[in-house]
Amino acid sequence: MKKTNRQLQKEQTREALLEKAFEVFAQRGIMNTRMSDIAQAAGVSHGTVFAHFRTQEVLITEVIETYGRKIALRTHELADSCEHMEEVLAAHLAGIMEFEPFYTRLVIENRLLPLAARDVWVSVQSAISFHFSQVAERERQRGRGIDIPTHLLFNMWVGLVHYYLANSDLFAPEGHVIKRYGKTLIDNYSKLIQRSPEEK
Amino acid sequence: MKKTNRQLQKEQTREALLEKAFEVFAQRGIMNTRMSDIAQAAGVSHGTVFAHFRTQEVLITEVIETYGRKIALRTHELADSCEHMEEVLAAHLAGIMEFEPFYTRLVIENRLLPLAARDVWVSVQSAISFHFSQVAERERQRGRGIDIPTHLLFNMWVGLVHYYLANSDLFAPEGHVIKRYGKTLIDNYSKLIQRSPEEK
Amino acid sequence: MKKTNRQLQKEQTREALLEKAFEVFAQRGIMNTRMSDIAQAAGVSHGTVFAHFRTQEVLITEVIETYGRKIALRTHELADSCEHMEEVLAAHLAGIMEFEPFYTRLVIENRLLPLAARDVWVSVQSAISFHFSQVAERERQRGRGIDIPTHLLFNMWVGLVHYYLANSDLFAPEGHVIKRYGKTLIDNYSKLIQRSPEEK
Amino acid sequence: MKKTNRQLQKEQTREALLEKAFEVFAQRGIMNTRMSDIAQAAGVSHGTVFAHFRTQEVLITEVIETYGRKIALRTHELADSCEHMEEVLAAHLAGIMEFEPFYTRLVIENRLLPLAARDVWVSVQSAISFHFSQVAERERQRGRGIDIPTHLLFNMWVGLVHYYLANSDLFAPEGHVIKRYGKTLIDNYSKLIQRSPEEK
DNA sequence: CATGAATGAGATTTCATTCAT
DNA sequence: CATGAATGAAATCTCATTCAT
Repeated sequence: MKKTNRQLQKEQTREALLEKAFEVFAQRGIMNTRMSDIAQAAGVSHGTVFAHFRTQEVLITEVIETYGRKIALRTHELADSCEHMEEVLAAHLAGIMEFEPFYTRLVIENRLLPLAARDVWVSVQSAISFHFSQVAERERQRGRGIDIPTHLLFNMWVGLVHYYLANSDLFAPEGHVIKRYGKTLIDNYSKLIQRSPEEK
Repeated sequence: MKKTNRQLQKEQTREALLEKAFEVFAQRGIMNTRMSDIAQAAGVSHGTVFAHFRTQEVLITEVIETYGRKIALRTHELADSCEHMEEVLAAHLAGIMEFEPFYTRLVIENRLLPLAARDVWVSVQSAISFHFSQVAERERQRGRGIDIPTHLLFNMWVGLVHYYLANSDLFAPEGHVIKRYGKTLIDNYSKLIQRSPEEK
Repeated sequence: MKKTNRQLQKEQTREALLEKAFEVFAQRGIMNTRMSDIAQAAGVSHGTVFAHFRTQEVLITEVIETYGRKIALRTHELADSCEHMEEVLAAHLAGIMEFEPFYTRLVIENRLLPLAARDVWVSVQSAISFHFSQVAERERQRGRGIDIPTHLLFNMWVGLVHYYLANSDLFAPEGHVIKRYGKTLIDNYSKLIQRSPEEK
Repeated sequence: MKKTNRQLQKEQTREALLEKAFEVFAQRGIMNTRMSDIAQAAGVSHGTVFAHFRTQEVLITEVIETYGRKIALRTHELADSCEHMEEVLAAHLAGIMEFEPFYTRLVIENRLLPLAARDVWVSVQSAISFHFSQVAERERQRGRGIDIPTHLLFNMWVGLVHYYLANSDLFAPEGHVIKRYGKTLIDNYSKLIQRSPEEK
């Protein structure tokens, strides 16, 4: 019982660190955040961070893993019951929106992250693409689809969304890109891909 | 006269620095390149770099300005006589391909660059969008276009291209994304936007 | 009664710590061993080490004291009945051999140890020298000795042995210096000191 | 010419750093000296040390290399013309004495040094053993030697000397072990090995 | 002007020691 | 007492920038 208490406390500190790191990363950027920033944000000493995460790389990777999983999970939840493409897209954006500042950082720093972290990030993308592909396939069978490979359709969509996020400072200096452009993006992208096939 | 000679000399050193910085940036990344790397690549002393560019930020900005302008110019040249959208897209990619490693770095590090550098980068994008818009408008008038705002069409295209470049390590580890995927991207994107409008 | 139990328990933990520290010191070196290594080896918590030994220095000193005493004692046992110098030398090496890895560490780190630890180490040497001197004196009286001060003879012997131990990595990378060189050292050293005195 | 000046200045700083490091090492010990101690002793900034020696290990190795070479060289000089073993031993000790505090640190920390440094140190020992072996062989041929392998005789001698140095704090707290014991060591060691061979 | 040696403000990481539970 | 989470004082190393020559 006592043991459980201590473990709980440690677990709490760990969670607090992950959470604060998540917040600080979202705010200041991932690679620009010093270990001491996180310690400070979590109200613990410098050394404590290292007691929980052996190196900076480990911390970064775990934060991305943790919240990447959350994002993927949430997207699953939201997208699971979707019938039509519009719904999937909306679910995707809704999932992102809940973590927008952090997700945006991932988009921005993507290639500069430690390799392990990048791997995690890639797996998050895969999770998202799953639902997209499924619905795309279904629509295709219904004859509503178009003759463009699904993965390319997905890349177009993600490319579009990431483009807006990557340039969030231009598109939405106040920071809410999805809120401001989400509907537009969905509408236009849908319109583009869902027109009935060309007719002679 | 002597003065002129000296100025000439200085100008030459400056050009050499810009060029070598461009090369090293393309290779090692922009923010990961040390001032001394550039000095070494240019065969001048470490201090000389600072004689020409007061700070690292200034150097980075000027390199991006210089080569951004070149990229924009080249795109103009290539896209100027284009009649159809496919041609514009091809011109765009051709322009990028000539500077692919450096351009890719800009895509990747975009938001981490000094602000001034980012401004420059934005202006490069504008230059490119100009031709796109012009042809899009023309096609629209000819009845071949679709009822999606041109800037969105552009963002989709650029988003798609940048998505491939930003993930070049996954898509084309050998480093030639455009060569490998250029045609695919153009074909599919064109197919998507150029189908005759829906008919009742 | 309960108290006694507890004291017993405590005493046991203390012994376990000393023993495990001894083992870890022999393996990883004394000054290179972290307090937490010892805790781990002993299967107790990090803090427990400090409950038994106020500081690292105290722990090191007590380990050396404890095992130094053991080494000295064992040497006494082995050397006690020795008649001839060869026997004493053999006893000495036999004593060392039983603790070779740890003893070697003492030789190597000798001067870098906390002062108290060093004092202990010196006293171990004295214990060993006692038997050496006794036999040397006896042989001298029998006319078999030579006219070199006993303490110098001892220092030569110890110097020789320690030289091999201190360079164990060169002499016996597998780690058994005494096993490999013990006989050679004894034979040659004996030959040197035990030749009958010069004769005209 | 100007270039020569700058180079000279750099060389001077480098030499100063090596020299001060040598002094500080002799005083405080090698592994216990912080890079900043050396910077301070040399009157330069912390970063300067790293400008000249990429890592601590490199610095340590170079100091040992430099002064190791000096010690070996000096020993060569002193031992070169020696006819008899006593002279060689005296030369050896004289060579050591000129660098006693530093040499003592090498003896003490030997096994704790970075591997590269240890290699250097081993090569210094080899250099010294060369003269010893040469004279020993000569004496052997003259019939003055004894039937103990030369390398063992050398190890006995070096073991003896190092034993005194390693325990300098006990033997000569004022720090001049060789001055105090040199003659004694030579005399007794010589007496031991140079007695005419046993006679029946 | 060019040079490149020197500077010093950080950043990460380690580990003995403390102390609340 | 035992526990082990938290602490924080060091120590190494990097690199943009300065400045005497």
